[in-house]
Amino acid sequence: MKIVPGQTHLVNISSVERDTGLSKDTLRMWERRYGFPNPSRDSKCERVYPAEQLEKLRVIRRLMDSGFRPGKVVAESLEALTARIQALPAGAQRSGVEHAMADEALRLLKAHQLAELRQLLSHALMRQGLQRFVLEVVAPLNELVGNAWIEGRIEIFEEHLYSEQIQHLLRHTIGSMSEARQGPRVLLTTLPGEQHKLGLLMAEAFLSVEGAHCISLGVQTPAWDIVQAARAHHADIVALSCSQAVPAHLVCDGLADLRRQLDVNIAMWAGGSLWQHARKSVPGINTLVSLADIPAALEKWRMRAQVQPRTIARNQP
Amino acid sequence: MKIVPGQTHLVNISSVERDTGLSKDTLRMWERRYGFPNPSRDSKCERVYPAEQLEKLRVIRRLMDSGFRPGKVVAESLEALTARIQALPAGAQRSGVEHAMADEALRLLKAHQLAELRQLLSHALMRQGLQRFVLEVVAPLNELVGNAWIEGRIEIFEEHLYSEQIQHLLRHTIGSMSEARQGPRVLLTTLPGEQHKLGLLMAEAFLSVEGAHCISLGVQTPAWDIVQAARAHHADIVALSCSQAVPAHLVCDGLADLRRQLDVNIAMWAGGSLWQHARKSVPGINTLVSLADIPAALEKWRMRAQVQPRTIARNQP
DNA sequence: TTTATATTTTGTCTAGGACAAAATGGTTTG
DNA sequence: CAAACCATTTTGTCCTAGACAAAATATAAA
Repeated sequence: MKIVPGQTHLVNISSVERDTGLSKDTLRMWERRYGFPNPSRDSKCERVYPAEQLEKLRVIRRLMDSGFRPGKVVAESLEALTARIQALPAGAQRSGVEHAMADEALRLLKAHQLAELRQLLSHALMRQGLQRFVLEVVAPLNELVGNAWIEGRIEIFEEHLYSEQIQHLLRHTIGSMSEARQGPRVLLTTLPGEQHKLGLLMAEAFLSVEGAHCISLGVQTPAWDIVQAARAHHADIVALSCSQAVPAHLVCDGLADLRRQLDVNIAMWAGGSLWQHARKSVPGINTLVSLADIPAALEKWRMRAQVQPRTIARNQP
Repeated sequence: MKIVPGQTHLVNISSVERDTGLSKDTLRMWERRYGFPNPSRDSKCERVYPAEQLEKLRVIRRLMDSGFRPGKVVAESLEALTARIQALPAGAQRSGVEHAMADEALRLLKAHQLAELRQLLSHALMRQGLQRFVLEVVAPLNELVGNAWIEGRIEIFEEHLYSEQIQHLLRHTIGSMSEARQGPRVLLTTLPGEQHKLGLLMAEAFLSVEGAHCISLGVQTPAWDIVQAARAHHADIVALSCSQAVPAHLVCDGLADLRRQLDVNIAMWAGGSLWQHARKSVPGINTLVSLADIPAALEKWRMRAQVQPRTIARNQP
């Protein structure tokens, strides 16, 4: 790894894989099919990529995340690509006072004023209470930040930072609440592949306020382990958070699988942004389109639990 | 993802790569050279690995982390391997009261008594203070849990749960501290591929107590984004946490890469369990073998900062 | 005991082929 | 007009088998 001064820095295929998230196989395939990237070779005849190509790959990556397919964009010039980025449709626009707050938060994030951002959020939390805060500030802000990243208006590291701030705040708040003892026991997690932590945390906040006893496994728990965990902790409800990052049909398959393996008297709830768009529903699974649906769903569960106490169901062979 | 009842669960090569940290190339090579792993093929003639082989690969991985070479151990029977594991110089045989505490915590985790576990940890935290708690309870407990998982004594979901509890506790505690204003600005994150959050969080706890101003990006930040973040937030130190999940040479490459791109007057620190085993060091990077080294490193940094204030260095062309 | 050199071990890279899953486009039906 | 179906194209991942350098180990010399 020597640097030749005055010459653009060259990196090997592993580094490119690490920095772009495109697999070695994919990189080689693009080269074969589209003629880009177009690395030179070192003494061992191995690919070495100049920094410009790595940069262009990053731009392509971003366009693909907003729906473009490789065949369209991989062969294009860098100018054409940046033009495309700028022509991306500006995100969804919603009115309301709280939306203004979310805008302000985004501004602070971009200005790198973390302390101020934290204070703004913390203040809003105090004023509105946890549930309204999550619903009216965090949820719209998530969307805003996600869109801003796709459009290239903020950097990945800024999204990371945002996520960290919210996590700190929500975790701190949830941790301050006394633990529920009487509510239903809710096991919270996501399926493998689903990395969005915030959805999970928002749900946990909502449920905790409503008096549910939450057991969070964090993200990406294999189905079999969810089953074991539900059994070990006598869960009444298994709640899964699903963003749009994973293809809908995969999620539906995974959910159906899980439903099949879980005890029939354990309810399954699925929430998250996926269900706002997908119209599909999986039999035996309660899909919650919004966090605001949680209180009603809990109420319904409690009604049913009174009529049909779980001890009866437990005695089934 | 269909599970045929009565038949051991089969996974493809990608899953094995993800779960063991061994690259696809390496897996194929071992099969060619040592006859293990020995996957069967599906209808597409692609490798499918039974759960037992995955389990054995994990044990092998553990042995390699303690210095064994593949040629020695890959072809051995599972019994021979577990014998070797048990013959290992019993890792953290640190004596003392706190080790007993970690044992008790593991017992509670396995007994699914979360509330009690939380209380035990919380109590220890109060008694010992954050730094000693992290050093004497959390760190050994991490190792204990990691080993227990490799040896199959606890389930994945239990490890998830453990991680969640610790995160809640540490985040809550860090959040309660007033923010440092005068200390060095430390940017905390991990390289792509490194998913271990706990190491990062432990470091943040330690640094915060020492009066550093921590900016955490969470895990898996691409090198280029670390550079941007360091610039945007005027970081004095970039601190990376490295577990043994990612091959050491990859980590070293990534670190060297990052060092080259970062401003010379930004210090780089690398900590985590990786450095307890690897003897390698990367030029220009301060490797911290233990969390306990942090205070001294900070002191050293402060000394140097006094002699050579950063404004001077900043003015260099 | 240390230092230099030979030898083994080991992981990563390469090429080009194959193929199924996903996305798209066009057609028919409610 | 929208939904459901089928055909076609696009795209990523997996395959084999060979090559080779970097790392680790063994051997020889100082």
